[in-house]
Amino acid sequence: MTNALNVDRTADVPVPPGPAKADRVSRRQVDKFAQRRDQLAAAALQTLAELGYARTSLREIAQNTDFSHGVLHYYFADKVDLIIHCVKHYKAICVQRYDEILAASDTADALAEGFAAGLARTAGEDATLHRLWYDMRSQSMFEPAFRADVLEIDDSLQRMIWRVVTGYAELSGRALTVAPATAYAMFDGLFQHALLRHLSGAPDALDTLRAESLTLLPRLTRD
Amino acid sequence: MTNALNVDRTADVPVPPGPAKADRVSRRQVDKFAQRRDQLAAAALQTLAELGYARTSLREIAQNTDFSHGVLHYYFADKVDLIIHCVKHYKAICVQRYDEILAASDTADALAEGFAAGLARTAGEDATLHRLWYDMRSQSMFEPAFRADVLEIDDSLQRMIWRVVTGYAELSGRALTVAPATAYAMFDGLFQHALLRHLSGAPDALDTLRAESLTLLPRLTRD
DNA sequence: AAAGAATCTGGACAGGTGTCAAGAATTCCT
DNA sequence: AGGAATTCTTGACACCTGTCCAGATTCTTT
Repeated sequence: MTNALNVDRTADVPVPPGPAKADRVSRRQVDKFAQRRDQLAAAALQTLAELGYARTSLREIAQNTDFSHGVLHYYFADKVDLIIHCVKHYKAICVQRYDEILAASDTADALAEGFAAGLARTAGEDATLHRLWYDMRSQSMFEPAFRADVLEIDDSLQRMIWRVVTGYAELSGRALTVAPATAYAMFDGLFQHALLRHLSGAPDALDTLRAESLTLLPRLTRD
Repeated sequence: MTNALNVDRTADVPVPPGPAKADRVSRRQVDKFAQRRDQLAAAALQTLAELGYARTSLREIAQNTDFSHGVLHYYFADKVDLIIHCVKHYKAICVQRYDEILAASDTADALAEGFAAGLARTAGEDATLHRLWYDMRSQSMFEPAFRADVLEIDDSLQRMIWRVVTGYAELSGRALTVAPATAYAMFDGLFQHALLRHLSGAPDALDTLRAESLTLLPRLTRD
């Protein structure tokens, strides 16, 4: 574990063991390899969401799987490699769900209501996944190995928020008064606050999040 | 570690080994005991701020100390007990520094400028301490043992923000349009966003935080 | 100065960690 | 069907973890 962090992580896949033959064959093997990688990453994501980064071990991950713990080192170079793959997997899930939230609305009010409700819904339904995201983002403040991927996900979330905010501004005919990073930080603050309360058992946390988000959108614009 | 989390943690001090004699003597010994506890907690805080929760061990903490690792179990029941004491120690530091920020300003603009500058300053000077706070807050989403103390600190930060916001509203003669929790969540989002960027090497992160905070205050009020 | 209490040390313990490699089991291709 | 490439299992390794404790050390009190 000590020098594992110094491993060269430029290559995404740690060499699919031995194809290099006919094109079709190679391609199929690589696909299969990547497929199992994703499958294992999904199991790891579930374990991480349940236990958090500090308490998750490779053996624990393998137990949420039909395989034994050794197989993880067949598909991933080391623990950091696995977790990074995991977090990218999270991004795919997350952006997808947020894009569902972005279902076309034709009025500013409808967009605002839909977006606020969507935030509250995902905060409730995917609470464990989101707390993992905040855990990983905190880890990245200590562990440079996670930083690049965390910042990339953060950017994609920021762009998602920005699409909503600009959409709202256009539909309402108002002008934007904040930068994309600022808008994202504010919504993220509300979301994180609500998530902690929700996980702590506060029954009104999600409703409050919806109401707060609703009032934030107009605050970012002016006539 | 498995059942350490089930330990009864209602009593703050795990029995100062053996006073129970004359009042003055007992009092002095208890003070000494508490004093060393704080001293060890301070060393632990430094270690945690440097390494993060997941990577901090009791032996590592003891190495930032003149004592051996065994002494930690003389002053603290277990690791969770030590860390909770640590985080409370952080609260004391944090609120104190924030109260310095609250130095009296006689105009709304001066208050806003001073507060925004103070946020940016503490984000830079106490960056490692603040990242520990976000780490612990994330941990509390997984580990119920931390939750009560984290929520208490969160509340005290929220009250601090609310004092600033209400002060700004009064000085500017404007009316508040948000709840205390909402105002705190927004500033916290900006702060956390800036802290991550700052620790990632973004040179403008702190300036951006100052500017963002400056624009947020008026947004929370109306004429 | 002697006795007793408080404090501290250093090692041992049981268990968990990431990593690796030898070999069994399976799959794939000809 | 047989041989080769793959996927997977199992057990081992070196190390680290929190916890505990017997005994050395220091301080306090009488």
